[in-house]
Formats: sequence, structure tokens, C-alpha cells
Amino acid sequence: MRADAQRNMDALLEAAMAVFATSGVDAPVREIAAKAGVGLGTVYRHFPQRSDLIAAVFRHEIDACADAAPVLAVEHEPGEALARWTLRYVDFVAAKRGLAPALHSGDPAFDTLRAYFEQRLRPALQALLESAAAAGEVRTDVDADDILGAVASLSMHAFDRGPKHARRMVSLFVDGMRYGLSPHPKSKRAVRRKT
Amino acid sequence: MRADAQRNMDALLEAAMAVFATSGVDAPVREIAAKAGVGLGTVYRHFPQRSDLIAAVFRHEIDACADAAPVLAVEHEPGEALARWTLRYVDFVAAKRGLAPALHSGDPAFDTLRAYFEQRLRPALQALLESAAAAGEVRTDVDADDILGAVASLSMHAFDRGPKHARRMVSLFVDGMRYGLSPHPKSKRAVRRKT
DNA sequence: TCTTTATACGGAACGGTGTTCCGTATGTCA
DNA sequence: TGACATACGGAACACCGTTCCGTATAAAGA
Repeated sequence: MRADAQRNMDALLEAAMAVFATSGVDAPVREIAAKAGVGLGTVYRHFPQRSDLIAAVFRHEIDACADAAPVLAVEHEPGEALARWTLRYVDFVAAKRGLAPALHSGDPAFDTLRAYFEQRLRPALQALLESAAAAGEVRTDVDADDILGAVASLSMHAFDRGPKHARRMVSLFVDGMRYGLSPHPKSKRAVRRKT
Repeated sequence: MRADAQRNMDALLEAAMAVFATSGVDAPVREIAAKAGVGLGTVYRHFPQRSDLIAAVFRHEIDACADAAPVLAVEHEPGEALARWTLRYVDFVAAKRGLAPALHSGDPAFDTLRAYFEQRLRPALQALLESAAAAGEVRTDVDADDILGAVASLSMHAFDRGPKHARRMVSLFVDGMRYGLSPHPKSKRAVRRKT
């Protein structure tokens, strides 16, 4: 791949991410091209359809969210890492709330995306979940898909009442996974009731 | 109101309903105008914005759904009427699935619509619900808003797996409301356990 | 019945969108 | 250093929602 092509590709992705965040996913392609300092033709060379650009940005952010998991796993105790990643995931879902319609619109460009979403996020979360479970910091009757689905629909709705509310509802849910287990990582007093 | 104006208005509503059902709510205004045998200017005389036309069709179908309630109430036993209306409501929600994004889009033309939706459907359902409750055919700890909300979100999701699945899930929900009560309207054997 | 006039009609025109096309510029490799 | 495959920019196209205005017509008074 030619150097300038690669450079423009990166510039486009960055510009698109910024513009989508500001003006929503309905922002004109011309605006993104301008922000990236690139001609219209160049946009369509790299992303034949408008939806391909959206999908690329989306994929990019899925990666960022998934990649946050191992980092958090190193920086925090298992239970805390899980809790923090979940809130990170809330932010991801919130940012992409405007895409829900597109996802269900039947555009084939987004079919791949759903699969990528699961394939990438599930293992990331599963690792955190298994560590936390092994450390006895969360219950064992919840799996990664449960969390991905529940938290997504939870924050989707709850965001209508503001980001604070969404994070609070999700925190509640996460605390539910800790129910009956040691309340703080440091104090290992076994409070556990109800397997 | 002039006679031709009324005629064109009706033709437009009918054409819009048909076109939206076929091509979705994103269908071009020109297509609707053509189907109604009417000029573009006429469309915008009656519906200053595209969203006003959508809202009008929506209101029309809310009415149809609400008006079905008293009819069913006369034709069937209270519990059965409630069950049938709920499935009628599923069809309504399913048909309008494409509007969910628009509803949440912040367009002021749709703000009124949400209010109308509740103001019209809640009393219709409430009447069925009270009859059924009075006849001892459903539990009394569920109210109209519970049903409207639950069934809407339930069928919204379930329709991804086909209309059969949606109706099945909702039927399950409705049966839940009958739990512990006489299984068939005719046979009044009191099976009831658990108040 | 015939005027009159307020009202409604049709469709060309406008501004803005996604997408295509092609002449021009440029990175890459022998 | 050429030669050429590749990438670039932006004018042009098709289609969209919306506006505008000259024309047609339904309705009310003579």
C-alpha cells in the first residue's frame, strides 16, 4: 500500500470519528473529507459506500474497547477490573447509540459488524469474568453474553435520563454480580451466603 | 374545508400508509404524491414537513388499534378479548418498528405523538384489563402501562427472529398474567393458588 | 345562473445529499 | 532517472426534501 494512501486512510478514520461524535452519524461525507484535508474521490476510494466508513470507525472503537480489557486486568484486582471495564463498555454503547437504527436497517455493510462485535468483545469480557470468578469476587452464574446484552439494553434506555443515571443503573447491575461475596477486595472476610 | 382538499388529504393518507408499509418510512415524498395522484405542492400544503405526514399516518393507526379494543370486548370473554387485543397491539408495534429511531430523534413533530400514543392506548387497554380482572381471568398486579411497555420492547426485539416468535413470546407474557387462575373461561373450576 | 374571490393545485426550481467519473499528480521500482 | 501503476481532487450526476408562484377551481353572493 502506498504511503500517502495509508496516511489519508488514517486521517479519514480520525476525522470521521471526530465528526460522528460531534454531528452524529448522519454528518455529510463532504464534512469528513474536508476535516481530513482530502478530496471526495479519496474518501470513496477507501470506503466505497458511506456505510463502509461508519463500519470502519465502529470496528476501530470496538477494538479500543476490547483492548482496554487486558490493560485493566493488569492495573486492578479482578473484580475491580471487571467493574471498570463494564463502565468503559457503557461509554462505548452510549457513543454508538445513534447507530442502533443503522444496525437494524438491513444494510449488509453492518451485518459483519454484529459478528465482529461479539467475536471481539465476548472473549475480552470473558477473560475478566473468569479471573474475577476464580478470585471469588463475582458470582459464577452469569456469562459474558448476559453482561454484554443486559448492559447494552440497560444503558441504551437509561441514557435517556442522562449519562449519570446510565452508569448508576449499570453499577447496580455489576454490584448484583458481587452479591453475597466479599464486599472489598482487601478484606477477605468470608461473608458469602447462597453459593 | 374545500371538498377537493378533503379528498386529496384522504388520498394522501391512504397512499402514505401503503407506501410506508411497502418501502418503509424513508420512502420519497414524490412516490407518495404520485400514488395519491397529487402534485408535490399539495402534499406540502397539507403536511408542511415530511415528518408531519408520518405522524399523521401513525396517529391514524394508533386510532385503529385503540378502536379495536371495544369491538373485541363485545365479541369475546374478557380474558380472551385482552389476549386478542394484545396480539393486535403486537402487529401495530411490529409495523411501526422502523419508527423507533425517528421517535427518539428529537424531531418535535414526534413529541406530540408519544403523548397521543399513551393517551389513546392506555385507556383502551385499561378497560379490557379491568373487565378481565373483575371477571377473575387475570391477575390484578399488572397495569396497562406495564403491558404497553413490556409487550412493545418484547416484540421489538423478538421480531428479529420472526413474527411467529414475537407472538409466541408475547403470548407467554399474557399467559403469565393468567397464572394460577381458571385456565379456560368456561370451566370455572377454581384452580387458584398464590393470591 | 354568473361573478368573484379565497383557496387549493401542480410542478419547476433550489439547496443539499451520496455517489461516479476522469484528467491530473505522485509514490514506487527497475 | 525514467515509466507506470496507483491515488488524488473535485466537477458532474441523480435523487432527496422543501419552497415558490402562476394557474385552476370550489364556494358564496349577485
